[in-house]
Amino acid sequence: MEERDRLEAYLRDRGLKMTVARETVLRAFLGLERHVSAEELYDEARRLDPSIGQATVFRTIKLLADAGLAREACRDDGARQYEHAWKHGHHDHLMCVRCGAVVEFQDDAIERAQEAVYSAHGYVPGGHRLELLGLCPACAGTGGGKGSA
Amino acid sequence: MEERDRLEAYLRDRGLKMTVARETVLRAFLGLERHVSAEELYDEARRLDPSIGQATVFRTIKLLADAGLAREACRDDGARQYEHAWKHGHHDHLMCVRCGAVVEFQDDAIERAQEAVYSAHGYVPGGHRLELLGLCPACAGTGGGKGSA
DNA sequence: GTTGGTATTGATAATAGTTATCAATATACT
DNA sequence: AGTATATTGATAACTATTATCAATACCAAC
Repeated sequence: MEERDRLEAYLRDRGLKMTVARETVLRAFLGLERHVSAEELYDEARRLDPSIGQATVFRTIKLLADAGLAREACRDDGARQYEHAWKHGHHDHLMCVRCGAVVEFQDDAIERAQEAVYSAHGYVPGGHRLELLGLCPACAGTGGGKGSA
Repeated sequence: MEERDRLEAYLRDRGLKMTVARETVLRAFLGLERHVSAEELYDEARRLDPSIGQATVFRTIKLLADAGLAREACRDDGARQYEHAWKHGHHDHLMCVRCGAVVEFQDDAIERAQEAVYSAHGYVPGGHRLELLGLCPACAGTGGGKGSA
C-alpha cells in the first residue's frame, strides 16, 4: 500500500513510530471515499478495532494531514473535515446547499486566474480553498429557487 | 446610520425588537474594520457597554449575518469569523500564511470561470468562498520560502 | 405616560469538538 | 531479548457555541 509507505517514511523522518493504531486509522480513512469528520473517522476506525481511542484518532488524522495523505478543510457547523490528498490531484468543491451533494472539479481557467491574482499582489502561491455553493440540478428542479410563494 | 436602518427593518419584518444591546453589538462590529471572531466582538462590545453578555453578542452577530450586515466565514482554528457585508461588494481573500496579512480582492476572470463551472454541472449559483493562501511580499522576502536550507 | 404582552437579556449550565495529562504499553534499534 | 522512548486510551480540561430561564426592556395600545 503506497499510502502506508508514505506514512511510514514520514514517521521515520521525524523519529516517530509506525503503530497498529496508526495503521488502523489510515485504513479507516482510506476506506471512506468521501469527506469525513474526525468523529466519523473514529466510528469507522472502531469498526476495524473496537479498542481504539478517540484521542488517537484525532491525533492520527492530524498526522495524516501533515504527511500529505489527508487534506484538512473547515465546515460551517464546527467540525473539521478531511479528504484524501494522496495521489488525488488538487480539486475544488461544488456543493448543493440543499441536499449537500458534492462535486469535485478542477478548472484550469480558475487556476490560471488565481495565479494572476497572486502575482498582481506580489504573493507567493501556497494553496487555496474554493467552494462553490448552489443548487444541484435535482434540487433546483424541485422548486429550489426560493420559497414556493 | 444606514446599517442601523437595515437592521431595524430586518427586525421589524420578523416581529423582533430593536434593543440597546443589539445596537451596541452593531456599533462594535462596524467599528472594527476587519475580520472578527465572536470573542473579539464581545471584547469590543464590552468596551462600549461593560454590562453586555456574551450570549447576546453571539446571538446578535448571527442576527447581523442573517440581516445581510455581516458575512460569516470559517477559520481553520475553530472560531468562526465575521466580516462586513453591507455595501461591501463581494470579494475574496488572499492571506499570508506566515504573518496573517489579508488582502481582499475581486477578480472578474475568476468569477466568470466559476459561472462556467456552475453551468457545466447544471448547478444554480448560490455564492462561493475562495481563499488564496501564500506568502506576502514581506514574508517571502525574509526567507519565507521553505526552511533556509 | 401608563399598561401589558412578548421579545430580549445576562448568567449559568450544557453541549460539541478538540487537546492536554499521565500511567501503562508497544515499538524500534541493538 | 533488552531498553529507551514514542504511543496509547481514559479522562479531565479547554474552547467555541447554544439552550435555559427568571428578570427586564421594548413597543404598541390606550
